[in-house]
Amino acid sequence: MSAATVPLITNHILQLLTARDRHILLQYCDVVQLKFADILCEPNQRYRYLYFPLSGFISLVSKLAGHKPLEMGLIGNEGMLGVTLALGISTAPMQAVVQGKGTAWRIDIADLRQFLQHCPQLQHLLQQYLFVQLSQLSQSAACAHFHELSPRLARWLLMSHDRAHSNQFYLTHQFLADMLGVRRSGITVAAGILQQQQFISYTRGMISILDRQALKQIACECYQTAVDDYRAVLGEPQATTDEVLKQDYAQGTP
Amino acid sequence: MSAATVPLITNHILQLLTARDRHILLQYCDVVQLKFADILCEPNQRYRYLYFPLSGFISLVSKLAGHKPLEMGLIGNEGMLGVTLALGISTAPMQAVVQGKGTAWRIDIADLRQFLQHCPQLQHLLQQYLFVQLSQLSQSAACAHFHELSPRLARWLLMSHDRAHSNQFYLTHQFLADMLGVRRSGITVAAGILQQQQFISYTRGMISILDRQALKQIACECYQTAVDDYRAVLGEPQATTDEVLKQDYAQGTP
DNA sequence: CACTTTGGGTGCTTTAACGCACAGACACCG
DNA sequence: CGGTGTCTGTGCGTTAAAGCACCCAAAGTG
Repeated sequence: MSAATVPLITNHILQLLTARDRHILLQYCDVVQLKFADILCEPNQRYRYLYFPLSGFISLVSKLAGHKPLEMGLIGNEGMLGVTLALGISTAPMQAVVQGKGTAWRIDIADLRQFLQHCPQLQHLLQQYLFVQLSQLSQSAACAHFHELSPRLARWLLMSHDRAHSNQFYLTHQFLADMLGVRRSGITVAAGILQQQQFISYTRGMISILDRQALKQIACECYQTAVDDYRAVLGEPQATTDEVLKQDYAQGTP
Repeated sequence: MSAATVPLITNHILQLLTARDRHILLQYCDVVQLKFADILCEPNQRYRYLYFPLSGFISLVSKLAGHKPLEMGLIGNEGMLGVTLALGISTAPMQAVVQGKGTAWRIDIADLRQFLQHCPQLQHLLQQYLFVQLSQLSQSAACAHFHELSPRLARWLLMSHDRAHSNQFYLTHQFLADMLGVRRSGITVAAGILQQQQFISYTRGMISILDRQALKQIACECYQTAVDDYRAVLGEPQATTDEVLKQDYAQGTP
């Protein structure tokens, strides 16, 4: 991604606030670096901060004793971590792991709680976004149960691609395997096929998306459904991957 | 179940209100019969009523084009249908199907919306219960993905048992198969084993629970986790199955 | 009373994914 | 520079569940 496009990446939820509210809110926020594989909260534990990702993105993960993890949702700059605060609850229902390094606005729950008192609009946005997550959770559950590995993998690369705002991102097979709840070697095979077909390429964790359209063909319909679900409630995110890439191309840095 | 125990069955959420609030709220409610296989709402559709089950219970179901349904949660007298209203949203994220016939309090969303204005306590309860559902959704997702059929079946019979408040309830193999997202004949085999072991018995849809403890042994830990999750937030439901049965036994009608 | 529907039982073959195991390759570090 | 850990590729045999197909029996219907 070219440097020129970086400033385009904002957080869509915050972007939906009035400039004034956003300005006030950001005074309580810190910019933090999200480091790959950082764990931001644990299931059934209280959390201290909410995160509004900018360039980084976060996985919501459900864990069952004696099993691999299973990804239930991805949070990028279109969303936020900590929606349960919309319910007045600051306990995490799932683990949250940084899956794409980058930056995020971070805010203390106490500060946000206070801000929410005076900003019904944000309250409303949180509720809307929680609803989206709820829908996607049930979608993901059925997807994990019924759909086969390759479509799920493709779906998942697309979702990551959207949130990475870049054609390259770091994701090892092992990590992918954990997200999809399958064996590592299963990913190697499935991803190998995608690579052979020149839809993606990777070396030691760096994945490049070569042919987004082809991935869409392979991915299960859950990808599109998730996109549509989000849009129906919260509208079009500022900079979708397609847009950023268009700009990249326009600037000669594809 | 003996007639004498029927009046014991109340709705736990309503029971947590003050007597006064409950009294006011119930004036807006109708008692309705939940009929087996009735569909109470469809995904992404607006719904008109909320339901507080008494003796009946309701399945939350996620559907994926070209696949069987997949059960994501069960709602009995410990809960309610329509939690998204806690988010100010009256659109259903999933399909809701009556799985155990019986009665429920039903209220128009407009009435409840108004009532919520004056009853922060109910607002809070809805939020708490939504949180519970959120947790259980991710739990169920992982369970469906990783756990094998028999433990899932056992878990699921237990959950139904709890909500049926009776040792017998109607559930065909086909219905169970749809809930668990597997083939009908898979259920026949798994249930056949449970029957051979005298843990359950059934004929043409009527399932009898014979040995609850044994089922608990077989069920995956998700059963207990779900019970605990609920209790941690909303406390002990009034009449658990164990209690009702104790009373049945005491009255000589096991 | 025949006739149809529904619920349940059984037996195949097929398959996606599993568990396990090992080998090559690149990358970083002292 | 060689050592060690990480990432990926590959090849087994195993298995839970799928799809399909057909059976019988009980219950409901005209």
